[in-house]
Amino acid sequence: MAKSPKISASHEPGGLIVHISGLLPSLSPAEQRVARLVVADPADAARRTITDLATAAETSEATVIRFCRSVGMEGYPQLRIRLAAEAARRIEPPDARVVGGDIPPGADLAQIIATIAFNDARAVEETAEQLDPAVCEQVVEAIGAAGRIDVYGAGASGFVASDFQQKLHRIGRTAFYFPDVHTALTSVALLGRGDVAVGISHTGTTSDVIEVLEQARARGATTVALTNFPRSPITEVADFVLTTAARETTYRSGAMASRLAQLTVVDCLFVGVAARNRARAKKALEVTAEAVQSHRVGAGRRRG
Amino acid sequence: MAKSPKISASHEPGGLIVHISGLLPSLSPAEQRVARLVVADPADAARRTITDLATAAETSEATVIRFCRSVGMEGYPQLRIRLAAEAARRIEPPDARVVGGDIPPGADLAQIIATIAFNDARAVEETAEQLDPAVCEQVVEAIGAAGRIDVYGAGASGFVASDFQQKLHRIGRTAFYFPDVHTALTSVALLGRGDVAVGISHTGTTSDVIEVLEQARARGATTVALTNFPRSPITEVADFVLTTAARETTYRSGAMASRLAQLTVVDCLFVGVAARNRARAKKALEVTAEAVQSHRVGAGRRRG
DNA sequence: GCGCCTCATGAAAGTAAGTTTCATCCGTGG
DNA sequence: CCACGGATGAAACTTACTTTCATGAGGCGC
Repeated sequence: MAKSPKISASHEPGGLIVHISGLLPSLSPAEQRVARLVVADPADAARRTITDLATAAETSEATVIRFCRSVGMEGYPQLRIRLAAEAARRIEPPDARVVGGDIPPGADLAQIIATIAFNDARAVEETAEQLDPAVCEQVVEAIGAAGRIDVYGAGASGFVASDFQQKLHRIGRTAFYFPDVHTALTSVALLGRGDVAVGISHTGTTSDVIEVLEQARARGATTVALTNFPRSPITEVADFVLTTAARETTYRSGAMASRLAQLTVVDCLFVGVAARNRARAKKALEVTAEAVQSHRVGAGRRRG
Repeated sequence: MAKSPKISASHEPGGLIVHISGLLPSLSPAEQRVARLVVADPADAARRTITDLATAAETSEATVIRFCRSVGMEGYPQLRIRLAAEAARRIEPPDARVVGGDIPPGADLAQIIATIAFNDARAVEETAEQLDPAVCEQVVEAIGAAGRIDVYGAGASGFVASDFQQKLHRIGRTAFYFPDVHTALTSVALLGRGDVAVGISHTGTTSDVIEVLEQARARGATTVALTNFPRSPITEVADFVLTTAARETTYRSGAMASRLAQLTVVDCLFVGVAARNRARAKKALEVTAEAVQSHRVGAGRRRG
């Protein structure tokens, strides 16, 4: 190892492939054959065994090892792994996903999946970015201290409301969800100072939800609105406004991304409240988890 | 259980890591130790020799090999290479966000939000990556052609089931959701060939849901399972298995990320079915949207 | 409670992959 | 024509990987 000065031996953080093609001319003929194979298709090379690669390059294993050393690798396994990693990094998300756009008419399932997932994930991320932690903090504080929490939402937002209610309940907070305006109004009429009413509406224009929050506020309860549009009517009857950042598209009027964004906000509030009283929340979660245990079958283990 | 195993054999084009964590509960204890090491740091695992990894997992080489086979790899070298590739493709979480981990006790709201959003978005992306379009296609086909669709889920999955039902209903498919086992069983008893039953269960072990699918299948209906664990009991009573890829953590036992992942799958199926009959679906959506219009206040011209 | 069976497991044998050594070959310059 | 040095592959060798098998634990029927 003391003799040939070929190796830079140092780190070549850029591309191993680039590195190899760079010193290709300085390699011996047999090593060059190996190098060319490797550069031509790194992923394929990574899949081959040393004997295999040697044969393909019409040379011996020994030469392949020499090649490894020449390019600064310790041995063949190391090269293989580096090649696999390189090759993987190379692949770029090729298909132009319709960002925030509609699903093209001729789309196949794979495209649909990619598009939806992209938009969904995006909505979640962007929602988190624009969420104001200070406002969240206050909402968490209010909920954590509330005597009672009423959650309300209609349509798709109803599921989210219901989910939120269930979550709060599981950590021992007294929370209610009402699927229709009338019962909601009845309940809200009994709220007072120190209680919290949460209204969820993607558009922020659902009159039922607004009405409920309005009533709650009139009774002195703290009102929280969760909507995608910071200047929508619902914000006018809310003490605290939390916004989502979903860009719904026409076809997606089923409110797909917005729902996920709403759920993310709900999750944050939930964890916030739970974190506020860790011990108690944990206990409550354990107890409730235990309660459904008898409805589970078998341990997970299955053979394949 | 008369039918053949319908596991998507070796379909893990998305994350191998994700695939492994999905299979985790179906592995033997010793294999699980190996799996955890691998999932925790794939790049590191790729660097280790089999003996090394076995030692680290406090087990024998034989078990590591068994683990390789369990997750669908031919042998250890293959696993190593795949892991290296995975690790390379993976983008590092910006700051020290606890990936898939618990929320640290002292966390402030901003941290909580970042962590949750990161994990939620991740679950959505990874779910999409590992979804098998071919299976989705078949499910979409079945639902699109079904005389009737029954959707069932308990607990948190119940919301998702309900959401799915509502979506299908909005595009003119005859779909039902039942919040309790008894009514569900009653309904399912009336299903027949050409109908579809969808069961949603994160763990795949919820006995109620399994029972419902079992009945549906006995009646000749096509059964679809949506779960996070590809070898859980529910998969044995399903003709088609769709999996999510959420890594729930202790504190997140409220099934937060898994819910979003499930919704993403639901969205995909929904759009798939809608795309199958674009005109009709669009019409149906318009009509239903119009129906709630009178419950909206103010101008709807705001857009994010 | 008892024996049977199945399954998980690691020790050890066996095989394949990777690495080193060394003799040969070939071209070059004396 | 010989001495030399680098390139190269055959074969010996080492290490890594894989298979086989005996053991023991845990579950299940009797």
